[in-house]
Amino acid sequence: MVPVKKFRELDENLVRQKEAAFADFIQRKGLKTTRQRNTIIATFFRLRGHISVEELLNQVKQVNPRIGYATVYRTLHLLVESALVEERRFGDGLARYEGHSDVEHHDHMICLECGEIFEFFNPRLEALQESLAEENNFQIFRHRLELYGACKDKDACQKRKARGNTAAGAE
Amino acid sequence: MVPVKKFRELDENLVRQKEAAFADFIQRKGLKTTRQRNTIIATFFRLRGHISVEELLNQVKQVNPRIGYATVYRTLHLLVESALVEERRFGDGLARYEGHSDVEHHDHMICLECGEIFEFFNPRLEALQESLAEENNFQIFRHRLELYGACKDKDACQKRKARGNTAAGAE
DNA sequence: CCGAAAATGAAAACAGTTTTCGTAATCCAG
DNA sequence: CTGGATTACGAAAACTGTTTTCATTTTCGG
Ligand SMILES: [Mn+2]
Ligand SMILES: [Mn+2]
Ligand SMILES: [Zn+2]
Ligand SMILES: [Zn+2]
Repeated sequence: MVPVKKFRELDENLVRQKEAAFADFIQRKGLKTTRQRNTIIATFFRLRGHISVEELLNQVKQVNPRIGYATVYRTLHLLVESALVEERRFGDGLARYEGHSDVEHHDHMICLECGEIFEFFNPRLEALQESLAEENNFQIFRHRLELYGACKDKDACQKRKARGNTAAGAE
Repeated sequence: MVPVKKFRELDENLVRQKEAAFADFIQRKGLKTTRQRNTIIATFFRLRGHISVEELLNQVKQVNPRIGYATVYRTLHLLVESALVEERRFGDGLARYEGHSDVEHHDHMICLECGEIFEFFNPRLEALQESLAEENNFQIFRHRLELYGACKDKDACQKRKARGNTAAGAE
């Protein structure tokens, strides 16, 4: 029987890999290595999920309170440019960032009741999109698919949904 | 042979239908009928495509130059609330609005080169989404699917794409 | 070390949108 | 028809998330 990898360990390896990749990117671009940037990316890569700028800054400030919004924004732009991180917008007005997990590309289901975000990937769906694009003589570079709704298994989400939703006035 | 319906005529009927529906909505909500709102919705429903607030205001001003942003924004909110209009965000920072055309629901392909927007609808795609949601025990209220890429048939879009796209620096 | 180049952080600027507030229009009860 | 409470208007101010500016500090190859 293959031993189960310890989760934390695996994660740390991945994180270090990403930190190295970013260092590489910085060097290739002729930019400079700074303490602030290191703090920011180290913090970011150790967070899970879809992180807003404010969330990240709060975490970062616990390491170095002098770091401000500007540097966080600037570093996130670099991370996106380096293709280590993707920007997401789920319609609440905030940009969110995720270092793409094990799955390279994935789409999202967003629970409007509890805010939870499920990730999924389906090859048939991807293929179908391609074939539809083909029909329209269109070449896809990237796409975004988001399903908004409610967790079926969580009581809270079902109850809240049952109340507030008549027909018209739903966000 | 069935006579071909004159396009303009058909459209006008639809527009009047929508104007009436909005009037209804206003009344049901106990709001007041105003000249400005009438101008705005009359203008909006006669425009095609995915209209930004600024575009709409410009058109509106040609009828009544005293109308300002505030009223346009407010009226668009009412239109959305009435479910006669949908808000779209294609990632350029602007809200866009469309009075849904003949097709109730549809998704979008957006050419990053020329900005053109193609609409499409595919039942298999919709069904597949449903079944994926089902698997995750998720109930879809609405979804958004956007394919970003380039027109294949337009020379301009292909050329521009060929130049600017190495790997990293693409929006 | 030097010094050019790049980065930082606080604050100002920005863009799109929303809110405020004084005035004007609507519309129903009388 | 009004009167008058209610709703809407428009200009300007406020707001939110993000970007830019600018004076100062840090980095790093020579
Ligand atoms: Mn994700
Ligand atoms: Mn559309
Ligand atoms: Zn939920
Ligand atoms: Zn195009």
